Amino acid sequence: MKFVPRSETTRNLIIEATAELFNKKGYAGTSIADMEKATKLTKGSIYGNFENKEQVALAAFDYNLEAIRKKIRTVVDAAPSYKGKILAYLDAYNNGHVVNSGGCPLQNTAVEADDTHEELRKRAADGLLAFKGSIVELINKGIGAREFREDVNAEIAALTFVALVEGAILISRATKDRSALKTILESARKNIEEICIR
Amino acid sequence: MKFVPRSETTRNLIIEATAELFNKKGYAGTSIADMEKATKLTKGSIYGNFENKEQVALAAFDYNLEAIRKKIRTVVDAAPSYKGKILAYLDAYNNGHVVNSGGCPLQNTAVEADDTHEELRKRAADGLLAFKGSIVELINKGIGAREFREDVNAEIAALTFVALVEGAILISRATKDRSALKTILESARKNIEEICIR
DNA sequence: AGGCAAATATACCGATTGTTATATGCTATG
DNA sequence: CATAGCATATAACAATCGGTATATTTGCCT
Repeated sequence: MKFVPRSETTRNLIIEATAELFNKKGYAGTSIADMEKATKLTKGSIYGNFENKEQVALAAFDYNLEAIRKKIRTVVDAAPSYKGKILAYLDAYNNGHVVNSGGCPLQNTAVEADDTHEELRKRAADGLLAFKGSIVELINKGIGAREFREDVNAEIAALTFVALVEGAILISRATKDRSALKTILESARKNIEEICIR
Repeated sequence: MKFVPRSETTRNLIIEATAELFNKKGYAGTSIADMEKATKLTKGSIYGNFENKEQVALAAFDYNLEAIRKKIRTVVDAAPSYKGKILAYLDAYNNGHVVNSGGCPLQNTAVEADDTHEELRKRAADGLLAFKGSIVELINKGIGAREFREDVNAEIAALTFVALVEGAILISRATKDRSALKTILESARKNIEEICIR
């Protein structure tokens, strides 16, 4: 029996209303009843627009990821230098939205799904690799523009950068201590300073 | 109605048999039925030895954490210098057991519980802070022993260290790529080298 | 206004959830 | 060998799970 979604606007409403829910409580921790409350719709309507809970969770993940990317894109695009663009990532994560609305969806999804849900795991992995890839690209462009030293290993620097950002979010959210976030992101900033020329 | 556990050995059996389960599938993702399979016991027996599922999860977390600590302690104790003791942490995490048996319980528990289960969240937070504290202590002792430079900020260095380790586990588990773990832990090693004298 | 299509709500399904009450089995002591 | 005590298994519980079939409402076109 083939499924065909009904209303595109309702689909989006469901995604937007459940995105934070899935990010906070996870896939296993979120029930259809939770989704009914969040959307103020009923099962009938939800199942008229999504094949099942899994499809909502996947869409919610994509939505959460795209929301962060959009926030990052604006500050990154505004930065004039490649170094500035990389540091803009830190501002984006430091500005609190991610840490307040349930944490980084890449992290949350990766941790829950790595042993339980292959498709979600893969999406989180792809998101993390894309994160790393974008930093690699900025470093390489920065090397070309003589902002960064030529001997910099972009892959290593980018991986370290991503690990620091994700580790910072983990610690600050677990301890509910924003200062840990600030400290670690500052450490990431110094790492970038150190690959700069002059 | 007061609960009194029956058999101490069965309690331990339940903890040991479910510890990996909780670490992999999380609190919400692990059912009593799962626990029956893992322990080869029945509900009746499990509930005769634990007040409820939550108490098993808490005990399992403690068990998982202690298991890692024990592994770390042996390699740390064997290291002759303070620098060596810190680097021993990296060996412990690099040696694969953590990354194979479901990931770091501090990370898994922190991410799942930060918005859903205050007691588990607190235990994970305490564990992370203890991790950081042990590194702080080693750095400070190392400073006293003239292994590390006097101007090193132990708090910052330790936070960065923990973030790198946790970030490394996150990325390598999500991508199923052990080389990412190696790369990032090597980066953490260099950080330690750089605070060394000479 | 009438009717049609589309979307939501209601009602129900079997299965599974966590938990409890009761029954069975084992072991050691008399 | 009986029995008491303890630990396990069995069986049942209401509640909730994800999902579906059906009814009801909504909005648009004539």
